[in-house]
Parts: sequence; structure tokens; C-alpha cells
Amino acid sequence: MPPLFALVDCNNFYASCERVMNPRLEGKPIVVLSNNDGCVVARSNEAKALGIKMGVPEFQIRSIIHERQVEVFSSNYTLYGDLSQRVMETLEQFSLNIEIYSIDEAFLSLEGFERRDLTEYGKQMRRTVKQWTGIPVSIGIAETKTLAKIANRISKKHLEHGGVFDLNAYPDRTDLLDKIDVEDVWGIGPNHTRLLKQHGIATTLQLRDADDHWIRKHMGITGVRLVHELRGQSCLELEACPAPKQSIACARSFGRPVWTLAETEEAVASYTSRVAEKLRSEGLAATVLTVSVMTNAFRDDPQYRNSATCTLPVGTNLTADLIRTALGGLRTIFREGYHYKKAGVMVTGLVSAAQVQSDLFDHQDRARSTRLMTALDAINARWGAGTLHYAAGGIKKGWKAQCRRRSPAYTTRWDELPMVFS
DNA sequence: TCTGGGGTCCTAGGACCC
DNA sequence: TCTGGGGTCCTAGGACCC
Repeated sequence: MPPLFALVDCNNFYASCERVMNPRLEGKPIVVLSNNDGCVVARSNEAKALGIKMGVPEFQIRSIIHERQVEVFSSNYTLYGDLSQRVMETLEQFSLNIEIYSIDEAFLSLEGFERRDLTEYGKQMRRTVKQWTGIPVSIGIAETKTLAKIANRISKKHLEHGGVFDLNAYPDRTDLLDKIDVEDVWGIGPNHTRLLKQHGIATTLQLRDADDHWIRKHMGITGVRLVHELRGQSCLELEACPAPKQSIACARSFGRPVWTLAETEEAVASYTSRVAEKLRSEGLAATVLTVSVMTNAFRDDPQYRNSATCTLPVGTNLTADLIRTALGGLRTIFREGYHYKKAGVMVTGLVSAAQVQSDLFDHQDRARSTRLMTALDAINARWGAGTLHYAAGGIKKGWKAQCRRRSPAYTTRWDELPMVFS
């Protein structure tokens, strides 16, 4: 049986999450900001209508925010993650084969459902998700993932379809694809858009009918797959079980410029702790660690960026091991005299924590250290992230990003539960 | 003054080996 | 002037996604 996909995408996800928890926001323009309250990462329809673009820095739209009384939020990933999980669990009612593609999107296999009225089935999904979670979603249905993305886009753009668009109902898509700009295709970014337009390929229809050899030469194997998908030939399978992670990272901008080694060390130690926590929660250990620092590219100051990659003698997820390694790496790249804006820590060469090879020269009592980490993680899970942390991460944390407009962790912390007064 | 973060996959080119 | 060839592995960087 040929494949059949539904792409379910939450509308303006972060903005919708804020609204679910705070109905006063119904009908109002909402924007959600990135870390450090830097850029716009989500907008309600009302905010889009005011011309606020995705990714713009907050300081550039301050006057609109003020004049149009836009509701502004720092991002609250604890809340979004929790609501995302509820949406995904709801979708699992509708297909046994589901790929959670991102925090706000999932592909469902509809193979075996061909004889149903798929549009009606989609509408039922939408109603259920809305009723159980409060989150509005849009659904696109087609025989390849790339076409399902396009169908989803149509469902969002043309409200008369009621939030569900089934491309199967249109065996001849010529007119539909002709109206979609090539840059709106999944997998076509700014660089390929420029390249394609230079060669007279401006619409999705033109891309679909482009020459395979030319595509192979200029866009690689990924480009060929993409074009075949547009033709209705499925090349990207549903990936129901997520592949094991290959890297884990934590990189943050500072709340203000940092120029001392001591403060940079605090930040790096703190980011490393976060990476170590993620490693443990995934049951992984790392064999390679990369630490990086950079200055602010938007400023006229002298620029510097560098990174150091360190190999760990034994795969580890112990915070102390990783901090020691990261700080060692940092000292080899840190240069005095620059205003640093950002630092990052990434681990790769990930192995299962259960089968870490022990080193002949490794005299640490790993079992004991692992028990310490388990206790630390449990305390932080119970009392909130950061309750217990390594002194290397610093106490004052003057470099830390500011998130002044964070909404409460309504659904994951008892002390931040929403209150209802009657 | 203020400009995000966390990932994946692919490719080209160098190192190395026989 | 001419200076092997083919394979593998690794890494850095590009492009893209949400």
C-alpha cells in the first residue's frame, strides 16, 4: 500500500500555550521572545497582522508593542514542553504510527485509512486536540511528507478549509503548486532560494518539474529527494522511534558583555552542568566535549571566536568530570581584551551510560559518583532546577540572561499553579 | 543599550593506508 | 615536462529545520 501522511502542526504554538493558560489573552496580539528576551520566536495571528516578523529583535518593535498593547512573554519551555506532550498523547489516539517531529509538529501515518473520509477524520482530530488540550492545530494530508507540509500550509492560509487540507482530493495540483513560492517548500532555505530563482525556478511547480541532473549537481542528493517528494514519490519515511541523539549542547548569550576569565568560567561550568543533566536523563555518556566562546558580531568591537575540542579518557556523564574538561578547554582559547557575548558547550561521541568502558588508569569510584549525580538530579527535580548546583557555576551569575516576562510554570510546579477565584 | 538555541544531514577535502 | 590509484575514515563547514 502506498504511504499516506498527515502533518499536524500546532498554530502559533508558544503563543497558543500562553493563551491556554490565560484566557484574558483571547483576541489579543501576543509575542513570545527568545532567550535573553532577544528576538520574536512566536506570534499570535493578531501580532502577525500588526506586521511583526518572525525573528526580529524585540528592541526594534518596542513602539508597536507599546502603541498596540502587544502582550509580551519570555519563553517558558517548561510549559510548552508539557503542553506539547499532551498534544502528542492526544494524537496517538488517531494513529499507531506517529513521528514527533518537533515540539509543535507530528507526522501521522494514515496507511489503512484510505477508505475513510480523511478530511472528516482530520477535523475530528482537530476538535479532540482542541478540547483536550486547548491548542488549535492545522492538518495537511498527502502521499509524501513534503507534500503533507504543503497541504498543511494551505490549510493554515485558506481558512475556508476548516484547518484540514487533503491534497489527495486534488490529483492535478498544477494550479495549487504554481501559487506556492519555492522558498516556502520544506527544505528550501535562503541559499537554495537564491540559487533557484537565479535559474528561473520560482514556484513549487517549476521546482517539481526541474531537471534531475541539474538538481543533483546544485543541491545534492537531498535536493533530488525533495523534488521526487514533490512529484508524489515518497523518499522520506515516517520515523516512529527517534534515532539516538548524536550531540547534546547548551549555548547561551550573556545578559551583558563579559570580559573576565572568572565569569566566563562560571558560565561555562553552568552550561556544562546542564549538558551533564541532559546526558544523564538520556542515559548517555560523552567521549568528546567542545567548548566555544564568541564576541558580539552585531557590535563594532574587536571580534574573536574560537572553540576547543577535548577527548575524555572515559565516556562520562559526571558533572565534575565534564566541568573539569570544559574549563581546561576554555583556558586554551580564552583571550584577554575582548567583550564576550556568548559561550557554548557541546558533547558528542555519545555512548550508552550503561556500557561505558572503564579505563585502566581510572581510579575514581564511579559507582559512588553516579549515586551522587542521581541524588543531585532527584533534588533538582523535586525542588526545582538549580536548587543544588556546583560552586563552579557561580553564585551571583551576573552574566546570566534576563527573562523578565516569563509566565508561571502553570502545569509543572505546584507553587505556580493557576488560581481560580469565583 | 538591546539581535536565540538546539539539533540533523550532507559534502568536500585531508590524512592515511596498501 | 613527466611524478599512481583507490579506498576508508575523520573533520570542518554549509545548509537547513523548528
